[in-house]
Amino acid sequence: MTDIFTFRVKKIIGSIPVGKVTTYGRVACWAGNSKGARQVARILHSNSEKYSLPWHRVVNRHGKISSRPSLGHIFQRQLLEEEGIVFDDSGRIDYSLYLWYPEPRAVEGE
DNA sequence: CTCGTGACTCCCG
DNA sequence: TCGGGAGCCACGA
Repeated sequence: MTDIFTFRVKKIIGSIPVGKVTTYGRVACWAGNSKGARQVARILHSNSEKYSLPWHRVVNRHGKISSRPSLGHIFQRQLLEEEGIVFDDSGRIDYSLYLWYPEPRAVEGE
């Protein structure tokens, strides 16, 4: 199919284990489009509510929450802390501890 | 079909 | 460390 990108994004996000996080750019790359970071964010936003995807486990490349400075922003951080993820004083996540890499199988999985 | 938008990232400075 | 500018692409209207 042509929209495998969208499909993979949902597949990958849904594969993120509890207590782990990843970045939009990485997901985009694994999904087949290294430049589709924004689309990942958009797709995720569009689908998270309909498919219950763990969008909160996806942050930007700095390890910070990118959502607009609103309630969602706080909500996301709260969810992550609930899963054991710790933020430093700058509000960032320690990638050396929480960064997650998907399994090729999960990406190809169809 | 076209157009506008955006939960990103890279590249300077 | 932080901010502005440009690029990229999917999706809804």
